[in-house]
Amino acid sequence: MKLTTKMRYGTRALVDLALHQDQQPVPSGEIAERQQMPVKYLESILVLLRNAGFVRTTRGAMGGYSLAHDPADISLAELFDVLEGPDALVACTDGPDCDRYDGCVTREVWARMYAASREVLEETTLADLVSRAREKQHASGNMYHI
Amino acid sequence: MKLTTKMRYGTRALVDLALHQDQQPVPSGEIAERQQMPVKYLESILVLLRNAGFVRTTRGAMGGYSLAHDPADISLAELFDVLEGPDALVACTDGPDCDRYDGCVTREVWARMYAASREVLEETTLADLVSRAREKQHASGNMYHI
DNA sequence: ATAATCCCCACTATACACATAGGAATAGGA
DNA sequence: TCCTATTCCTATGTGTATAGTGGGGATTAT
Repeated sequence: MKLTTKMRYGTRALVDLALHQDQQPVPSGEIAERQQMPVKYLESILVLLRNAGFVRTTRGAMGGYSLAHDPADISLAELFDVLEGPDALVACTDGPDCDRYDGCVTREVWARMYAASREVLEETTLADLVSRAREKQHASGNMYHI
Repeated sequence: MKLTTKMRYGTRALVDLALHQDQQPVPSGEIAERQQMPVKYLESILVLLRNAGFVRTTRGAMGGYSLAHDPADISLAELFDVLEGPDALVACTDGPDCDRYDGCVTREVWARMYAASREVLEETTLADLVSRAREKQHASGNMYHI
């Protein structure tokens, strides 16, 4: 039941962008270096984030990525829907995809699990992660790691 | 973030066993047929469940599988620990496996997500699923599907 | 013009889900 | 007691999705 790297990297990339919002657009190379993730793979995730409207891109020299919205307006649940997809956890929680749908008792448990997970993500905004990251930076003197 | 089939099949297999506890040991073929899952794959999961002490096996003709404990004493969380493993969701929630451990703000969210999921599973026992299954059988007249 | 940057395509590696083949143990009948 | 069908058990092979790599084209500031 691993969380995909898309979600983990995607989240950290957005936090990184939020921490450097004041500057010029941030190139993928900088994010990748700070966040210790493969550039090319990160770029493929940034495409998804752009298509979903989370980030804006500026092409060419001095270009890069920037947040499209205020971090306080972005919940991790929205991100989750894009990067993990609508049938995260199990494929059958939201529709009768399998023969056992009506009589299935395990599905109800997985649905409760999904709801509980998603509630945590709904409660957490990008801004929460950013302020938490700033606290930690102050405590440790480490500018980069998130 | 899909739940593995190990967990899904394993849970349904145990519910199936609980529903046929009164009889002789239940052969894997019967479980597989009722639960519509590949026999050989099911058997590989039953090995894990045997090693973890959830089921007892009887070899040879008239053999099969039976529950080792009362369904009321088995929470889905215990099953989860065996079939999804200790680092379900992400590998780093319980120890400093990565360089970013101390400063990582996303890890805390994944940890809360994990805790929320697991709480749902702690609250649910095999007996809960079994009684729910019996209700549904009565309602639909369907003896087998779970 | 040049360097920096996003963007697209195709390829490789790894893990999980599932299948196949056979071996070992046991119950029950001849 | 021996034979045979039944069953668990182990090991290995195959398909598919995710993770990650690499090359090169399009765009833009300087």
